[in-house]
Amino acid sequence: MPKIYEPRAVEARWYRYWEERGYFHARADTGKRPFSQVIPPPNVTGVLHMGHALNNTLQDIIARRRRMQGYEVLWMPGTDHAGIATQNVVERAIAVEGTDRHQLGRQAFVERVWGWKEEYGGTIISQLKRLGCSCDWERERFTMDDGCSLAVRTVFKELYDQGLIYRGKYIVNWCPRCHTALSDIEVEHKEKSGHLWYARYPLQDGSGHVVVATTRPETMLGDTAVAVHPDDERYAGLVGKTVILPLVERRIPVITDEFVDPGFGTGAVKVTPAHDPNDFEIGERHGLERVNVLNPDSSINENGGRYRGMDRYVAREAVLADLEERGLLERTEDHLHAVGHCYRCHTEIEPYLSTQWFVRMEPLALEGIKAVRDGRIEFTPRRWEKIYFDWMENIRDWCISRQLWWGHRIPVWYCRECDNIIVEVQEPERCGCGSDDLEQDPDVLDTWFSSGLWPFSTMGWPERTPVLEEFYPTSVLTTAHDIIFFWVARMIMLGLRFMGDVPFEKVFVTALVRDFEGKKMSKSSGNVIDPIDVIDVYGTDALRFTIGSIAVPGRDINMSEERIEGNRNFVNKIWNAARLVLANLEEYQPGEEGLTGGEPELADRWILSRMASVISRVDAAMEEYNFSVAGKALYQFAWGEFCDWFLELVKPRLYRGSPEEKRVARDVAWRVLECSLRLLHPFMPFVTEELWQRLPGTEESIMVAPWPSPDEFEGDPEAEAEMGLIQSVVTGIRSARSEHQIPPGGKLGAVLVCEDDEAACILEREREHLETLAGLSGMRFSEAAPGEGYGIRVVTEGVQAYLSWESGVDPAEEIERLTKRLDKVEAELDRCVAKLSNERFVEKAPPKVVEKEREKQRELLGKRDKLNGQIEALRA
RNA sequence: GGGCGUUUAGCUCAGUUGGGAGAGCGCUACCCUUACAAGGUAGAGGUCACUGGUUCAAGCCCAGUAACGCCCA
Repeated sequence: MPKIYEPRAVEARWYRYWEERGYFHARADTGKRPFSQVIPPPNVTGVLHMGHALNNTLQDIIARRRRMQGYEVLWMPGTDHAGIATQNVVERAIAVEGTDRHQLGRQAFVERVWGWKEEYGGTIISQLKRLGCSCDWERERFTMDDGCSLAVRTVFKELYDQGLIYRGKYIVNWCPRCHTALSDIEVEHKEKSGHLWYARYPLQDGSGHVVVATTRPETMLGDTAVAVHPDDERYAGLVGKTVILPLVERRIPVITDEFVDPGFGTGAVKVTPAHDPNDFEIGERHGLERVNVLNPDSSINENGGRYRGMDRYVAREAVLADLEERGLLERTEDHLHAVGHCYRCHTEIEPYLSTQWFVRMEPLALEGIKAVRDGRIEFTPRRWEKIYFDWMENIRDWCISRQLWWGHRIPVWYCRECDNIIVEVQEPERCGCGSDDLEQDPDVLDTWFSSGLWPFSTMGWPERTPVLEEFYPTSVLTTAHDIIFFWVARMIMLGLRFMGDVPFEKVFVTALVRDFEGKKMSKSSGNVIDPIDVIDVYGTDALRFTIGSIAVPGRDINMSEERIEGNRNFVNKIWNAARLVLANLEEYQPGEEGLTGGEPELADRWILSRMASVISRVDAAMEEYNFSVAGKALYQFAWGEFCDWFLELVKPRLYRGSPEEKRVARDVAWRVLECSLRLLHPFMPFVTEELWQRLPGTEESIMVAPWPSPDEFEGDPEAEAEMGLIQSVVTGIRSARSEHQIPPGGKLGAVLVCEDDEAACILEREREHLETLAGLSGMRFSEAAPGEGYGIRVVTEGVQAYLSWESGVDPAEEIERLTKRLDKVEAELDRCVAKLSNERFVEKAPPKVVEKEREKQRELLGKRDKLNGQIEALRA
């Protein structure tokens, strides 16, 4: 076995082994308790980033533990077709060839995308495999595969038939770069400093003008009214008059509407029903004309007169210049406002009037709210439920049509003969009127429409498959909080509607991963840590353990490479601990149960007791998704207890013990290592499998070994207390040695003065260990302090140690050292005394707490007296 | 404008119904002791953001303030 763990070869080998043996595959007919989760499907164009690494590591930790617990685990994997993102990627690719999608035509372009998907779409899947994810790859799905597509069309038709899908001409969010409508949540609002321009609109009767303020002056080309608040007395005389829209020379009315905020600008606003959602509604109420002045690419169209063909920002400048020239621009103010941007390409979106398909959300949302209120779905941490409720209670209809080519084509056909609308799951041959001149709606559906069906579409719906019967609802959904609205909420609503049951019982909301300074990782800031790079350098297990141990519920994660390095060292520590044990297990076969003979030593009883404790703590923490606590407990146990104390204590017996002693030592070492590997396996699957396979007496794979139960070991409070005594004496002596700068190799003579026989008894029994661990040349017990030569004094609870050092010790130095200790003890004692002399404390605090405080006082007093006595003795 | 989160050691962060301030990294000193120098042993380092309140007792509960971050409008 090499001295240093080499992850590279090990990882690939065991992953292949697991996959070949079918451990990842879930069957619907095993009769075992089912446990299921669906992967949040990554974009098929994507490459693995830290967010994926976090999310999928946690899911894998969950899945592996459940599998070991005996559940039949289905982890459903797959990818998302990611409409806009994927279309953009392929558009860029063909741009390099000097062509574009319009030249190619729709069919050829879509074929290109499929080709692209076949060629590159597997990247993220292979990266998930390097991460160790135990997904059921035999069931891998894609949101555009035949099954998912059928589910999409079926859902569309049913919602349409139920009156929950409708088509209409409304203001939507339009991305001028992607040339498509977006839903409200696909728009990101960013604060931007802009201007508020005040423009004069002359009255037709020549009696002056009205001043309106706007942040988007180019839209005035589409103004069809000026509105004021009905109670605004300043404008009472103007209402009903006509103004002449400058530059366009259109005659438009001055109207009143409750919506107008008299405090904004001048209190008079321009109304552009085709380019502002609020103006649209004002227009509805007053029957105003809607004048669209923009092309889909946001240049000015033929309704914009001489500005036609100009880009929206060019037109803005031109309009302002022209107003200025005519003396109609009264003034300009700086203005801070929130501007919407496309969440995919970050172009400023334009409110745009167009015909789109919508889902009526309210009835669906009511069910979704109920499911969480009832506790049928629970969020962890709980506070995300409030965010969910806030959104669901104020939900707006969902614009689902996209003017893209890559996606699920909307299953709607229009009859050219009779204008009939046909909504069908399968393409209809002819219209009810007998005509076969049908045209399918050119638009595709929002990507999130298909991912909203993911938990049941991947299991075979609309067919009632055995998988669906067995594994729906899924047990838990693990996701970051940024897609609660996009995805989680919609899965809940659609799952309830179409499966009649929640899609998952639990939503585990993970943190977002940020860089070491807490900034969002992004390519442009160059702070991205590529998980695959990390795996190449430090190994998958180091990355996974790091992710696991910093995954505190509800807090964003700052990822740094140092931390991963530290855990690489931890993995290596496990490797070396196992190396030590394995080197001493030649010809060893574990007994049927328990120890195969001989009496266990204190160290054995202690580590077995600690093992029981760590199992409970790790299991409890994992049960409540607190992987950080579990990770810390594992780290502390494996390194701080097993390696630092137990292995040191067991070495002499392994090396030089009698056959009897050796047998016990090997049994205990084997048992603790074996169990530790199982407990560590969900966090670090590869190194644990590698070691498991080398460990005698283990079978098949650690993946299918049982999850540790605390019942496998017995708690032993007596052993823990006795071990505590040994540890404090050893640590005390080491500390004194170090403070006197005595090298670790230098042997000290020791005389121990014990307060009670019991302690003396334990120390005598553990003599050999004490001598080894503390570096003693010899040790004897005494009733009283020894005379000359024992210049170092160590005080622990119940024991005083007097140490001799060959070249002597300066008494002044020892006095100084002891005085430092005394200061600390006295400071603590002061706090203790102050507390106990407070009557109200003694009276009101629980007796347990008071007793504890008294106990502490007794100990501190004892220590203080002994330290004082020793200092006195040295002075004398 | 509304809501949420964060503020603890030099850095990154834990701290579980209120009861002895912790870890990792970094730093210092000593050590190549036959599992591991990716290691061992010991050590230094904190006004728990600030103000006030509740309580015998507050990092933790309540009110307010400040800074930073996020979401929604």
